Amino acid sequence: MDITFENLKQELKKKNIGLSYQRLKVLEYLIQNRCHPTVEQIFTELQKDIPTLSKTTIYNTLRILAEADLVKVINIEEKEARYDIDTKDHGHFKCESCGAIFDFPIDIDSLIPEDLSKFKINDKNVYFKGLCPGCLYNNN
Amino acid sequence: MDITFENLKQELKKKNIGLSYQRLKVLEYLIQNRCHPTVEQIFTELQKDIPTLSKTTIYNTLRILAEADLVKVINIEEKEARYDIDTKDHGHFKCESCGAIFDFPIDIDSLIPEDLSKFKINDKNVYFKGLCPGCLYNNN
DNA sequence: GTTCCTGCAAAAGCTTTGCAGAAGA
DNA sequence: TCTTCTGCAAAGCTTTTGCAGGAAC
Repeated sequence: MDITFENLKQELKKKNIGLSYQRLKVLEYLIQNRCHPTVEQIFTELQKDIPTLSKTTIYNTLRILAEADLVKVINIEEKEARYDIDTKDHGHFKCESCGAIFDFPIDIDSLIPEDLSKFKINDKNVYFKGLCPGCLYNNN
Repeated sequence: MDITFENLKQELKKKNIGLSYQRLKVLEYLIQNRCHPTVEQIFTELQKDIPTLSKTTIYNTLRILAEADLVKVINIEEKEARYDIDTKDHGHFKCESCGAIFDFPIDIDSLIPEDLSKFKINDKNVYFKGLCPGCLYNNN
């Protein structure tokens, strides 16, 4: 299913998650900003629209969305979590110079070894780090 | 090269890292406990031998070892980091029931897509989560 | 004697929790 | 009205930093 505002709203309704103004704004932000934002980034941006907004609400909302599998938590950094509205399998590459995070396609399932045949896999993450083409070119 | 105490000591010397008693103890612990321990676990255990030991020293040592590529930091959990003396490519599976972390072989390089041909990859991580056979069997 | 290392205390930073008030059905 | 949601303040935790004393060579 496509990642559209309407589809995700349907998903929330189906899972009995209230569609508060704040929650819909977080969802909207994640759909429009596919840059794997941090809580800080989401908060700072949405606060412009909702002056009374609290960071706790962002945390609450993201936890609920993650529990409902509508959002994926990306722990590619040590300090703070990032969030991705795209929950389909794909890899993440973090540039250690500019800090940007890139998506890349990867067929994870084809890699799963025989060793894991008796394990129940619920979550798959592939994180790479290094230098992106732009930073390599600029010798950063 | 095999992961032996002597080999790693040679590596430290080669990289001009002092071989203090505390650092060697941390190294020794990591070699003998391939369970991807946390700072807390390492600290608690080594404190029995070194009553004056400080957690800061553990953090310092692990940072130095990681910077020297003698240890790999595993960020499979949100809260606290884990450390692995095995720096060769392999995947990690965390059981969400019992908390154990399992190693599994994986040929990461064969998966790298064309999209990343212009990226310089310094670090590769594959983290899975789910239920291990033991927990599945016991219906935990 | 000079350099490096340790370890205490405090600070920093992200995230969670408790709780009272507001919003919504 | 009753439930759910928000948001402030405080707490919790891991990790980092500053700094003084100690060890090593």
